[in-house]
Amino acid sequence: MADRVTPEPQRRRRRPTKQGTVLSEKVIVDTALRLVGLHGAQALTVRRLGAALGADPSAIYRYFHSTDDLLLAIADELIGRAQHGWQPTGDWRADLRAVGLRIHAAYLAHPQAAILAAHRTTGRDNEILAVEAILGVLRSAGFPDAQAVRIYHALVDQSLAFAALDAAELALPAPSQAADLEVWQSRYALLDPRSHPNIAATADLLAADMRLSGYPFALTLLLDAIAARLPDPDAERRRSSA
Amino acid sequence: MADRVTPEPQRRRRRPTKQGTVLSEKVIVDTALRLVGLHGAQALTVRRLGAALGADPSAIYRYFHSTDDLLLAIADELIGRAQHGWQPTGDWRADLRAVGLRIHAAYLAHPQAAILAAHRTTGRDNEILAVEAILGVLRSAGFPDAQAVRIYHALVDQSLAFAALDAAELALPAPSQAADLEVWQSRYALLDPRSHPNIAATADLLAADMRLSGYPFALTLLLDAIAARLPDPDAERRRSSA
DNA sequence: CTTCACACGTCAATGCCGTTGTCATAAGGT
DNA sequence: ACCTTATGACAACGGCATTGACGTGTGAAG
Repeated sequence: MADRVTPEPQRRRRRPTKQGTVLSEKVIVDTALRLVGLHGAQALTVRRLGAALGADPSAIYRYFHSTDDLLLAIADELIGRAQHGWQPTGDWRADLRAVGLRIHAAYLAHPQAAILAAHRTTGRDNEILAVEAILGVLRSAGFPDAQAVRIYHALVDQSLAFAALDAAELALPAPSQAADLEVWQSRYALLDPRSHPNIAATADLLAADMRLSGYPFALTLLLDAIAARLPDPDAERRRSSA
Repeated sequence: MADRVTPEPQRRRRRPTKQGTVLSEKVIVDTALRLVGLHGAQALTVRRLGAALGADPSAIYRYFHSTDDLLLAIADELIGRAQHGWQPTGDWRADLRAVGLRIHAAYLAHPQAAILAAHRTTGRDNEILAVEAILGVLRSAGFPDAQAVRIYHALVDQSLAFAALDAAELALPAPSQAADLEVWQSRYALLDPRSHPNIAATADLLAADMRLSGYPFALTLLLDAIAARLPDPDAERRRSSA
């Protein structure tokens, strides 16, 4: 937990493992992501990862100080994938929406990994790239620096937070997911409309909405509110007329 | 993971443990919360909890099917505390803000527990009470049911998600927290302003804002956006003029 | 007041887990 | 061809959740 820096020895002599694979940070992170995608977050253990790599578990510690360190590398990889191929268009609203949805989607593409990674601050390259890009969008939209920073936080935090929330749902094992919904529905069905009038009135809607992510809607709300705060009306007018 | 229902045997004969304590669901949940608050989320293990209770670890399984089941009980307890003593005032905007801040605060009062609990859906009493109350506020504010449900989700999800995010930060052990900030600051200081102009320009603000929660601000943005969608303009006019 | 069923605390064992120290070996510069 | 040393393998440690068998004291029934 204390070390956040991957050891960087000479990293020269790649001895293949007994079973032939050649290790590297990249191979390990990729395998970890694959493992997590296939068998769930709880399958990401040093021992299982070693087995999946065809290497002794302890070999991993030549590349990462701890499992926490490995986790940060995974988180950074996800952030990197979210940005891959993205370019700001100059329309700040569309750009921010794209960024938010990309972060959300990249994490949800690996729900199991997202749960582990969304809360973390990696301090690594991909994360810095993302910060730079988003701040760039906000500042060139005309937001003063102080506000740009606040909005940056609101946007990124919300995206990551929703990603984690949705991922936690997606990541539940299928039987348990079904059980979850069933528990809710049976609970709702049994409620006395007199003691719980509001739930009773909206029970159908609640059940239907339960499985959907509130994120795109919440993101829209956030962007609406941000637009209302754009300090320089010219920028907004310029955007919509050009 | 599959069982979400606490076993409810006769629960009649309370034999005191060897060290004199008398077990119950409540005692266990309270002790778990205390334990987590004192020594961090990673200290919540069946063995340690047993020790803190002065009982054999396996005794806990008489009250909860699994640690996951215990976790849901903890989550529901937190939701309950968030609501404790709250009454809607009739001003929907103030009410929703209060609910959001209360959820946030209740979870942050036990950051270590919040990390464990925020993602979960308990299906237990306190959670149902909260759903009923929030829907009540929205529906009597005049939102049509479909919209009330969507807004309910956006609000609660955002509150829980931010709570988890902030809790994850708060929950880091103090030395590691300092290291975290330091890594960021040194990283930022070393960045070339030519390759990262936006970060360079806002470095101070970023560093200062880094430790603050974006939640109150994000909540304000959300409420602004919700207000803009109120279908009945009279309700809004009444609120701001009264 | 005695009896007795059984709720529930305890014990012991199983099979995971992360992590570490030591050793063996092959890669690659010389 | 040699040595250095990066790096993989091995073995061991302590901690983890969970389970099944066991016994003990409680509280109700007679």
